[in-house]
Amino acid sequence: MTVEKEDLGLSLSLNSNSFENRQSLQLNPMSSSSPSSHFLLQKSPWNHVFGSAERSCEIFKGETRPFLKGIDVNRLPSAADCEEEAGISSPNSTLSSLSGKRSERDPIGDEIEIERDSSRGISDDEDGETSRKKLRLSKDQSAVLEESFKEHNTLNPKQKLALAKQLHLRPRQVEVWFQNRRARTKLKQTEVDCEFLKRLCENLTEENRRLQKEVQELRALKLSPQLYMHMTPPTTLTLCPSCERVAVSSSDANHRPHHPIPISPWAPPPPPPPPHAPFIRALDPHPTSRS
DNA sequence: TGAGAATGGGTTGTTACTTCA
DNA sequence: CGTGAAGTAACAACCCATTCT
Repeated sequence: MTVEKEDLGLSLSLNSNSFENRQSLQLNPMSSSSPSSHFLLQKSPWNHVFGSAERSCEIFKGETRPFLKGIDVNRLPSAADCEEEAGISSPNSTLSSLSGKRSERDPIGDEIEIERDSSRGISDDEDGETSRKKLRLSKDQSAVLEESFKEHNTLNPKQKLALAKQLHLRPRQVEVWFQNRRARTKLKQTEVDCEFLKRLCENLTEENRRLQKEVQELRALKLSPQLYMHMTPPTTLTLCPSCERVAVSSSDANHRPHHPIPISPWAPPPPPPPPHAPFIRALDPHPTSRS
């Protein structure tokens, strides 16, 4: 199911690959100080994607979309919606372009102020009841929002308004949905990171145990000289002539594991791992995503 | 009881304005 | 008197914790 792209400049195809799946593929804790931050905090300058406000206004005027048929209209958009849109004249309406003193800004500031007021419950919810109304978004609404989020996890004011209009929601609802969605994404990412670190820790513990055992065996061998003398060198541990530490394999022509494994647990820490650090790579769930 | 919509407070970045050397 | 730097206020967007349905 695909919605016309021209409407919002968004890809709204509702295919089956879920966002979570795609997102988990981005886990790469070794390449970023905060694995999730680069994903979460990226801003999306896709203003160019949107057409003029007038155009979108026309689109929403009379068109009936099949996928919106079942939409639960929480609040019908005000009759002035199109006038609101017409007020957006700045072709470069970005997040930052809206900052600064309101009185000096282009007319959209007023619309946003209205929107903010209404969406903060100042006027909109006051249909006699004081309690806020939490209404479940319909499946279609959620699907469209989800698809938008897949494309870009932040919205500029134009996009917000357009989405709100399309879904018959208040702009504030769209904004809140995106905020909550980002929070959910971050939570999920944190869980994935946590799981990854847990596995990393377990593997390191296991590796440490194995090495300790190996050290003990070597010490035992050293204590029995006759046995020690007739022994072939260990196949896995060899002294590196250049750095005088134990390398994993001496037969390797490239001297590949140049990075020594310290025999003593109290030995100074090895230099930073090379890009080919085999242990880390083995843990990396998405080795191909590494740049 | 969990999911998710909504709210309020705090933070940050941008712009306009004012003051001062 | 003009000018640039620094300080400040206003504003919007965002994040986060929390409430509430």
